[in-house]
Amino acid sequence: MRISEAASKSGLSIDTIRYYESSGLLPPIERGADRQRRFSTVDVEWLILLASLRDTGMPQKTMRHFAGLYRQGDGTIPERKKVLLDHADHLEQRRGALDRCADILAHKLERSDEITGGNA
Amino acid sequence: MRISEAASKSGLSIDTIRYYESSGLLPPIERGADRQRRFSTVDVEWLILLASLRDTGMPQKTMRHFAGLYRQGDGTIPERKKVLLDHADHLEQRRGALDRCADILAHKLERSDEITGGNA
DNA sequence: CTACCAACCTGGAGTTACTCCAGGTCAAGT
DNA sequence: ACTTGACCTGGAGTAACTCCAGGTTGGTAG
Repeated sequence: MRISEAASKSGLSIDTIRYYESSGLLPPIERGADRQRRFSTVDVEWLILLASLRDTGMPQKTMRHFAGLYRQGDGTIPERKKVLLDHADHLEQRRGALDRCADILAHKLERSDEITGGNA
Repeated sequence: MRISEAASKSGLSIDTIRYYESSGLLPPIERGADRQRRFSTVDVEWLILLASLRDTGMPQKTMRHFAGLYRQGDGTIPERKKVLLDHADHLEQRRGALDRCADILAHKLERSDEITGGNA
């Protein structure tokens, strides 16, 4: 498929996908006779993973490391696993931040209702 | 209190606090006779709120809007409330992204255990 | 056949939100 | 008097996009 479809399936923008390719986050993407990119379903799965990691705060540096491990084959599975486990920990911390923020917002909203009487 | 204490209480870095002041996210911070900043507990509460909004993905543009409303007094409470409610919605979406990512990671980890036999 | 259009391409500039650094001030301790 | 530590300003550097100008290609409409 072409880049626009890969973008809508992964949730990454077209620009971001091209940028990710140029910065080594993607394997070399095939090109057609027209020199345009053709993404396989495997490529798109990788994009979806990257999108998910990005959306939950993984820095590109870490993603680049992870992509590098991937390219080196199954021998790197233990280290890849470690990266993913670390990120899973990170997800917990993010969840904590969301909870704390929700708490603060609830207090603020309650207080603003006291002042305006709840209408408006 | 001084900036280092305000930083450790709010979770923002010293540089970020100075940057936030210069970009209009903070009210003018008092200075001592030595021209150094002195933060009140109210200032620090504001910093904590900003830190929480930032950590959950609110763009500075929105924070600047919100800070502006704050400066204009109680008449802006309805609009401020709207900003906070919108952000509460946003928190839900972030939570969804965390859940989806946790799912993907769980699958990946399971698969890597199949390959390595779970050891390593 | 040619004109046009949409979707693609590259290289590079611009934006957001910090982050770091050089060079300087000030109060307090030795 | 001198050093130390926390602070100051202005400005450069970085991460991760995002946008834009200018050019190519494949398909369709006249």
